[in-house]
Amino acid sequence: MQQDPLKSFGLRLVQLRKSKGLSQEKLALESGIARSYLSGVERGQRNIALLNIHKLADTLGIPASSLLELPDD
Amino acid sequence: MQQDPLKSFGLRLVQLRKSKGLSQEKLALESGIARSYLSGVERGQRNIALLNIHKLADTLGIPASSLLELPDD
DNA sequence: GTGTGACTTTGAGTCCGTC
DNA sequence: TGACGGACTCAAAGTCACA
Repeated sequence: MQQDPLKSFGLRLVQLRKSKGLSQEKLALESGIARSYLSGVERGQRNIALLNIHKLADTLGIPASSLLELPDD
Repeated sequence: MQQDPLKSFGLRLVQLRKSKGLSQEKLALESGIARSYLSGVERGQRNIALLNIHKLADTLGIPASSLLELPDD
């Protein structure tokens, strides 16, 4: 049963960001996204659009599709 | 050399939709998205957000991540 | 059955800040 | 280092008529 896609995405993003040893601030800065917005995305409160998904994926050095995969629990 | 993520997503969506034998009209209706909006997405003119990506993926019966993979061209 | 332009409303995304 | 809020701006979302 698929839960909230936004929460799922946020969790996955946190996991990938930490695995690269980045802070929210650094990831936000390097991908050109507002820090407070990124915080909201990671908490599943924001409905991020495709271009920003790609920006984050690029910064993390992974394909965008892998950002949409389900987080490990 | 496919670089525009929106165009890439649109192409991929068209391919998947046709492979399921659906019209834009039917896909739009079943996923609860406006047809003219869907048309814009398929042509890479709309920056679709995560929740709508999931709606389309659900209707197509595929994981959202597979919608973000690159189209075969 | 699809492309497109014009339009309105809602929320995506920014920037300031505090805890 | 990250959660969270207020106050903004502009684009995503959605609708329509017509090609």
